Amino acid sequence: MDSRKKSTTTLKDVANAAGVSLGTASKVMAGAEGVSPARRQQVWDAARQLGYRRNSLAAELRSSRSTSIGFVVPDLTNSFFIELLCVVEDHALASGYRLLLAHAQEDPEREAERIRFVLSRQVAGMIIIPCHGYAHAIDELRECDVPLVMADRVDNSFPANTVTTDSRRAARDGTDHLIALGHKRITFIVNALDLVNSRERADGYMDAMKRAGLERHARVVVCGMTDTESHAATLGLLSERERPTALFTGANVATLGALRAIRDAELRLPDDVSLLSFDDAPWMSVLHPRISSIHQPVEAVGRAIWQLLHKQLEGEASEPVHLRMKADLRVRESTAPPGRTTGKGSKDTATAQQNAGRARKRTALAERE
Amino acid sequence: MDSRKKSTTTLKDVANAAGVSLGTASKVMAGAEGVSPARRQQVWDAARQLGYRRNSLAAELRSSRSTSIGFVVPDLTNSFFIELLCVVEDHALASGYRLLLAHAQEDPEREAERIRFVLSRQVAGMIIIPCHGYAHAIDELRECDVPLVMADRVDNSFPANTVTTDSRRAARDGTDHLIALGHKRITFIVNALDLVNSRERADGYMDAMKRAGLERHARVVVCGMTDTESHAATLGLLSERERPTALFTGANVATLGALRAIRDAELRLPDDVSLLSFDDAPWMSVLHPRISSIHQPVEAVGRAIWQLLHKQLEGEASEPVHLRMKADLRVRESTAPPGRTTGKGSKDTATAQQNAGRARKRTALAERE
DNA sequence: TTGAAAGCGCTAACAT
DNA sequence: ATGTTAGCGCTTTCAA
Repeated sequence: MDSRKKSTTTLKDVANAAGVSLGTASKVMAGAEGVSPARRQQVWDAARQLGYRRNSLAAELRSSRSTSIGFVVPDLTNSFFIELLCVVEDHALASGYRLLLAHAQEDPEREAERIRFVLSRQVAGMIIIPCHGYAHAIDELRECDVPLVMADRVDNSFPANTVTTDSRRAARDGTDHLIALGHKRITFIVNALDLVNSRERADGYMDAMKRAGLERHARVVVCGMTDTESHAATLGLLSERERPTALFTGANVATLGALRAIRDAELRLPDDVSLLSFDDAPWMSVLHPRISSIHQPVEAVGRAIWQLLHKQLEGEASEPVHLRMKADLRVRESTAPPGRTTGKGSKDTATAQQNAGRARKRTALAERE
Repeated sequence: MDSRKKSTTTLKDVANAAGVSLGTASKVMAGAEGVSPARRQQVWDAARQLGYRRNSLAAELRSSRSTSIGFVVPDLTNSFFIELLCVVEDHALASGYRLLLAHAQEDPEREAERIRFVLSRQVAGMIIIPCHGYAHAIDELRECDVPLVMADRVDNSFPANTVTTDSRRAARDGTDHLIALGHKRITFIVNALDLVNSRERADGYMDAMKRAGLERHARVVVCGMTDTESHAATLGLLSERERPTALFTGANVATLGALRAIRDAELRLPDDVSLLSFDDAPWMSVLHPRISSIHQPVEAVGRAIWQLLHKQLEGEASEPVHLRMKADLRVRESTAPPGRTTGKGSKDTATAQQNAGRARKRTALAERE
């Protein structure tokens, strides 16, 4: 027998104090019909006085109804996901739901674990932005029938509702912009090609290069999920004899690493090299030069995600819907016609090559420690 | 009576399928002692086969033990909080706890609601970074006795464990740096003075100004919590006849707004005006000029928060502890000696004034729409 | 309108 | 080592 004085006031305590039955007290707290104003007041008073706080775990267990929505996000460092999270949360709160956030940290194992966790908390629905190697994620969801919306890193082949940006088209537009400026050696730096949207971005880039007859200059460099990796990859690129005249980074995080590498190589943007970023961020338009980027329609994506999920929560089952939003190119100052100094063998190139090489060595050394 | 075919497999189903009792099955799932290997296997097999997923709500309800920690954060847009969140989460996961994130969006009402929500989910402990007007927050916590750690926007007068950065000292150091460069008209731009740490930052700034005999030049401008507000405030500052030669922004978000304003005024950093940012961010060291900033020790703060909380979770009650970490000044390129062009009445000043004035009007117009 | 009673899925103390 | 049983705090029939 438990002899500890229990510290939490339960609904039963409130009912006792108010002199009503447990059931009545429950109705009052739930704001349900069929309780006289007098009793209603008694219960409220008692609750306030005892400092009652409902145990929503118990409530949800008993009613098997949940108002939590799991939101599985791969990387909180990426401002696009943060913004999306905020947008979705606003919609969710407005409809009476709360988000249960799960951070996968770009790790598939962790993602699978997070999904299991969220599911074990009996969420009413799930929103998942899968990470690299999402097969795990899908497996976890096989035999579970909670309403689900997957976003961003998915495509129309998913057996679930999806909301995405038209990455292929946006990447094509971006590449066209660079080509129109006169660039030929345009390199696409992408985090991982087994990320559906990254793959699409790479495809869009290839589309444009091919169409412009620049196939032999086309080059896709896979750099990994972190800015450290992107930094290293870009440094490698910049220390080549015939370095690209333009870089097109396939994601937010890659852009940061590339930018660091360009600094390390002591190259000037856009004179020595142009940079276009897939994914925008607030800071990109605030320092020099402002970074040209492809801006995803966060608001629209967030709204669509919630609409799709909400419809399912309301019980409207239907065939999976696939929504695709249009991104827009924001030309700023980091993209310009290729400079004259980038010709093979020019002095500047040699210097940049040296700088980049030195920076690579420094980095390698630092990592070894 | 409920006639729907229930879709979730419960532990009871597993027990039945395995031919063991509910209690035994429970022990197996909890990994407890005292079950023969044979039965253990049977249960695991049955669980796997039926696709059993434990209902952790029920488990926590019954055992009145929770492994969730509430984390109430004021602003997910601020990369400092995001980084802190990641650090804390790593520690928490390593100790077997999960975070339940609650976003207050710099709104005290919402914060209070979020705290109530988190509490109603029966968390084992709480970490709170309060927002502007945190009195609400404190009230919510009055009669609740979950282990609590408050961080960042608190001081030693709080009746709870706290972890903070020594803001006053850091702000003093930063101001000294600007003074040493030769600046006199240094303006401090701060989000809100009823935020304890912001107040401390302002105090540190005043300390340094006074000590240098620059009291008459000292000026603290309160701008509000958003970058939009900071943008407007800075624009105002820059359109003055005798504008400051150096700006010291009191927080991450304020820096972004100030930077935008500096751009709008077509001022060059650091030639026309110096800028020092309290709070660092990854992007600050990647474009031109690199922003000098005060870097808070996120790792240390996060670790300390978890240590304090974990100690309480383990039942070691003690008097509130107040931990204070040291931040470091990172001098980069946005701070330099005041330029010659900033003299009263010079052509450049007049131009900047015009630009800033125009930008203000544009902004005001845009807001009216 | 109100109260009594039967659980939600699980754990833990107690028997066996 | 295993099964039985009494709840955790709440919601929700069902009778009164």
